[in-house]
Amino acid sequence: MGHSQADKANSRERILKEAATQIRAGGLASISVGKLMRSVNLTHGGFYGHFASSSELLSEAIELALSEGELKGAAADAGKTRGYSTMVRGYLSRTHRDSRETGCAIAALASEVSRSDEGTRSVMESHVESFIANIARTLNTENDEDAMVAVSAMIGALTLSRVFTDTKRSDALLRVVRDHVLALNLKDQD
Amino acid sequence: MGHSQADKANSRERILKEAATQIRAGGLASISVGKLMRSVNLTHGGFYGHFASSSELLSEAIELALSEGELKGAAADAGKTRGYSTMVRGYLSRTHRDSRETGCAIAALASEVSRSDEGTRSVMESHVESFIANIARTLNTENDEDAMVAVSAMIGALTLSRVFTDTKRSDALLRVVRDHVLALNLKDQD
DNA sequence: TGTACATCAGTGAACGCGCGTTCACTGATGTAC
DNA sequence: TGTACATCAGTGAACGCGCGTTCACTGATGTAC
Repeated sequence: MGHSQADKANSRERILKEAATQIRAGGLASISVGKLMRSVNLTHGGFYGHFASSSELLSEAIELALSEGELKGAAADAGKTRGYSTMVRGYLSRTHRDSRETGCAIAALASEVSRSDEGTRSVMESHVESFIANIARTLNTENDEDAMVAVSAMIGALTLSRVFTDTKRSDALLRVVRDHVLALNLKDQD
Repeated sequence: MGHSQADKANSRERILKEAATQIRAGGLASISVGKLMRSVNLTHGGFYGHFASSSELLSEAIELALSEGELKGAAADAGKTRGYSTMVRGYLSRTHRDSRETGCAIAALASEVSRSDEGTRSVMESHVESFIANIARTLNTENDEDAMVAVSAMIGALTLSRVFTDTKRSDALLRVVRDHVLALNLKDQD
């Protein structure tokens, strides 16, 4: 809430990070300029010093939400690629299911983005391709077909697991799909 | 637009069907009472003669959207169950991808419903279970594990295929996942 | 069968509300001298 | 180093708009006689 240039950059970043969190938790339609600014302890008028419009923010927030997920999913530290099993187990975990606000933005936003303009879809598309490529790399296969299957099944299972009200059944879905997806690896290399 | 009792029942049905179509095409947030009534050639005031509130309509429309999809996916005629291959090929087809407004409501609405109240989630949950059970039946397996995998992969792949702007890549995703899901059947019976 | 009347499906003006956006402002920042 | 001033981050009142919802109404329906 200060008035220096550094404060401004900091404010912009806080707004953007909060927006990314909120859309992961509540979807694109859950964002409102007033609520968003209040949640970072600013007033709505100041918003337009940082972004030209609500939809410009939304674009940037979608990109940030997707990038954050990618960082988490891909190379962890020192450029070392995480193993297939670790990624799949993390993705199809109860923890991931229960923490939308920090979870995979592809799963959270895919259906809404699929109805958006081509620009927005294209942004998500490239992140989906990265996800597939990352999985393909850990699978050490020549083509990315198994990775496409793994990614589809993981996103579908995570989304469905969040619909279930029966926790045991939700857990079971995650477990069953996890085991199937893990088994894709054994086909090619053990 | 008539004034008889039959006209009223007919109006209610038209409103509901149109709402189901609109939420499949544009999501839950795309419904507005005014637009909806206009699209069935009525005025907004008449809406409350049919539904107590917008959210009551939404509940009913979600249920209808899910039921219509189920009818299409399950027993086709004379109680005869459609084959596994037919169902999977239909689900993961370019036609299905390109016709949201008549397509699977689970894929269209899962992420939005996963953020809704328990009642709404429970409604979708039972349709997801039916979908899994139907697939399990056509698979002729003892447990429904392969069906859970098949359903997760199909929903994930359909959703992702609708995000892609690159049509060839989108087609490829559908094809690759379709072949994998079809192969689940060969494991148990050929 | 014909008339008189109650019912009620549908109309459209009006409401309060939250939304995105604008703008005159205030007061801290940071620079010119 | 100290002062005077321009800049500009953030404030909050105000705007028009579409939303869900209400309500007095109109006129076709369908029933009672």
